[in-house]
Amino acid sequence: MSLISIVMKVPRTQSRKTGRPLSFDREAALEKAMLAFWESGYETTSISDLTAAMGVTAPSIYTAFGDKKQLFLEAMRRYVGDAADLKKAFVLAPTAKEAVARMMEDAARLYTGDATPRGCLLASAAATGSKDAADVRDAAARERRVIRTIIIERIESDVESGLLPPDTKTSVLADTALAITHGMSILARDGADRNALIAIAQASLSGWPDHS
Amino acid sequence: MSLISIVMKVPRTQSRKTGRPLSFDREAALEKAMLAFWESGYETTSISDLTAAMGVTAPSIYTAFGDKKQLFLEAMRRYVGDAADLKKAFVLAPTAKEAVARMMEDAARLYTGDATPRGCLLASAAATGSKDAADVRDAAARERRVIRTIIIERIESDVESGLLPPDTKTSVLADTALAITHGMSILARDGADRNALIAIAQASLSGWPDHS
DNA sequence: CTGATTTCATATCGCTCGCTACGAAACGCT
DNA sequence: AGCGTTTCGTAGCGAGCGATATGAAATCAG
Repeated sequence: MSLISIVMKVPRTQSRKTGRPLSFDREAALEKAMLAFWESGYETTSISDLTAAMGVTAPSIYTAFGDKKQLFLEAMRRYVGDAADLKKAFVLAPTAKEAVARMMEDAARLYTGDATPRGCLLASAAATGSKDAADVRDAAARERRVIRTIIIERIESDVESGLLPPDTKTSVLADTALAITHGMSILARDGADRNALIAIAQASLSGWPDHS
Repeated sequence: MSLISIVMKVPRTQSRKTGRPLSFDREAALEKAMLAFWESGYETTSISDLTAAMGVTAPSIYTAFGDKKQLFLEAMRRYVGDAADLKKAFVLAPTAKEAVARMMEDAARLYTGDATPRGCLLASAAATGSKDAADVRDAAARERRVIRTIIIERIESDVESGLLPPDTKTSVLADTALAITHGMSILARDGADRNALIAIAQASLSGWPDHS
């Protein structure tokens, strides 16, 4: 047993050799937790809410995931997925504009899915909160920043390759795309339908220098 | 004494004739409460946080404002101001586009003020939460909808007067402006500076049909 | 089998939450 | 002054919070 697992309480990620096995599907329970946080936010989703949603008792949550904060962070990571995948999609797209368009349309669909809460977990679940949860908000902000960096880098790439004019304001373009995407989350929560969000996404792209 | 004030507990808005007077400035305390909610959100700002911020004991808050929910609603109304004022600004502006530009730039300044929390109270303080607070979220959504209606009506007015082409997608234009404005709130919380937000606002307007 | 290990379900823990009972104090009115 | 009314500060209510102590049960190693 490693030192860190003696000093700190670290939830077990990979199955160990001995001991009674988990009686529930850890991945399925995490999925349910993610949906609960997505619906109601980090601080405003109680352990009681989570036990009900996950179908797992409180002590089982704590043995499997550590504490509420670690559970949320893991749920958030599950929500955003692998950053490398997003990076890859942006690199493989023919142009930065098309990559952003695709991202926004995916967001529009995600925010209005029938089987999931409306809006964006990353934008709403830790948008605000008490001082005790400042580190969780920072973690969410960090994830948003990763996305921003991926967008900016693809735009810069297009500028360097001549697909976009040299005087392109890369950060303005990226931040506008981010603002639209985050704004769509609130509009989705307010009842905007999928087509309305897609129309917004397309309209917001008309300000891009076009090279088609 | 009216019937409603016997049945329900209604906070006194105007000073009554008899009894011990309030020992604190109600407006100043409301302002402090607004800032606290703006900073930390509705459910995630505790009564204890509010007493500290307002400099008023809990019983005094309850006698002056009713309960936490009514205090928040009053703080939110103070934040958004009179809808008639916004309506007036939109009507008096030379064009819908200029009205929206002005609104966005005001938002950019408001979201990055030194004396106030970052971002937008209306967009973040009740963006998510538990089921118990659903009515508060609905109230915030209602305020956002009022703003949306004002924007749409001014755009429609410009279409009717010929300032905008007859095939203008009024709701798309309005929703895009709203998405940008709400998105700026999150970007402001993530540290975007005022000039960045203004640049986003201006960039988002390039998609408008121009009539200058 | 025995022993070591880990999760199980039950029953809480200490704490903070939103909120209020209570009696004293501060006003206007007569 | 005396009365009615309202707010004051103190103290604490019941409820729910996040998290855990406890011992039984379930696995594996030998």
